[in-house]
Amino acid sequence: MSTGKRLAKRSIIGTRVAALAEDGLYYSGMIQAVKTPAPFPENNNCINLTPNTRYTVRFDGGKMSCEYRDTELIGPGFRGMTGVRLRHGQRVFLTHNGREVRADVQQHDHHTDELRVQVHTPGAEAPVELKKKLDEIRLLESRKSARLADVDTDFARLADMAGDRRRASATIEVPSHHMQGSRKRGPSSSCDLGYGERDDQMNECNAALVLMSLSCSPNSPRPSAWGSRSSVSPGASSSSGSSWRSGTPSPPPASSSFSDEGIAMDYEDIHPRKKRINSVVFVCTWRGCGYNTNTCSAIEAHIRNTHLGPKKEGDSDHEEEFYYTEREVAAPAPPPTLSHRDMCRPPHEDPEYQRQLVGSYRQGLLSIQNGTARPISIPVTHPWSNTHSPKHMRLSAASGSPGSPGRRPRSDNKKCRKVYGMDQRDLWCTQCKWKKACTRFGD
DNA sequence: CTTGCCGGGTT
DNA sequence: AACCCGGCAAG
Repeated sequence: MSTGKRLAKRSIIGTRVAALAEDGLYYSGMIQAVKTPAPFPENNNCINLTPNTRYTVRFDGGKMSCEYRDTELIGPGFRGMTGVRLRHGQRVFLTHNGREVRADVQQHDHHTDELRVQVHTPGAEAPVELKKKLDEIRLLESRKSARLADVDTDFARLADMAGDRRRASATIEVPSHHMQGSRKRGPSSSCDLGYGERDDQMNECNAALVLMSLSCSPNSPRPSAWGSRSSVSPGASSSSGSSWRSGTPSPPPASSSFSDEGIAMDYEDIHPRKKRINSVVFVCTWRGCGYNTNTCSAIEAHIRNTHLGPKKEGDSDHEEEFYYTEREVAAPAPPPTLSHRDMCRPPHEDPEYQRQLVGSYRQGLLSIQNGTARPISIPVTHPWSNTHSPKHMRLSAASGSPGSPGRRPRSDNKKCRKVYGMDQRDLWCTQCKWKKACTRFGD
């Protein structure tokens, strides 16, 4: 199908990322939904790359999810570690003795980007303290092996902050410490994903979404709203800038492109109205109640008081969030050119470039948002930004007709090599390792 | 020069 | 298969 493209694109949904949580630590999670409030979800190489796109990240080990901007997410396709400031206690992963170990940050010297970390070496009792450079450090597990089935204290904290007492299983350290020679990684089946647990999580994730959308449905007046994009509807419980935009009419089903599976997320992007945000109104979606207000706290208070009743002790589940939606009262925006939808990729690619572009703009937005939003304030202050990169159509010409022999055109996408660098070669997708066409960032 | 990756080799 | 790598071609 898609011309000469070998492998299906992957949706960004499901991508593993790390994001800063309230406690100042990064936690790993998975992108659950993408919302692009700004006009042009994609195709807009850079200028439009809507710094407003929000990614609903569901943190591992809990039902907690928050929204972030791409610039706040760390992971493949998003920003890298550069410039990240890690706090004491941050759970990180690094390659030690040829295998991935987890560690806790003791101290991070922002100038030299050196960190003192305490490594939990499987097999060893006492944690070892190491000095590592920031770029040797990952916030995500590169693979989820049983032995790394980590989730302990840190996640407990996470859970706490979500008001969710759920605690993931205790650590199961593997006693033995076998380094299997050069083969670092399991079967390549998972390499594609890069993260083995993806499927599981996706399922879980979808299930959660279904539940969420169910609980969101009080908003009956617009039955069709959810319709078209069925499956993964917007990431429910979000937070601050939360709420999904499904309230507005959904776009014509599957407009334009639907080339392959990677596209799913693109539609997430489409959902949002093509407007430029001017101001936001929070609308109560409780059946029959049309109450609206322009502050998040007000709407929540309303919901809490009017519909939910007094909060129970220990109930900090932000339940209110399920019952309101945020609507943008927008000023008209220039019509986007939604061509090439099928070629679009997840919005991220050239952090450097984006950084400059969005930098200041973003800051403004951030502050605006912080003003109104409550739940998860994101104390991120990186001068970052990334997202789209100039993306060109690669459709035709290049190497001739589809199916023609000849080399595939070079794609401008990042490749594992670029993203992870030589020193993290074990994070590359199998194909990259073999000097084959990249399957992870491939087009 | 670097980089992506094809084609073909080896294990 | 899984893996490795020479070497071509694009940039």
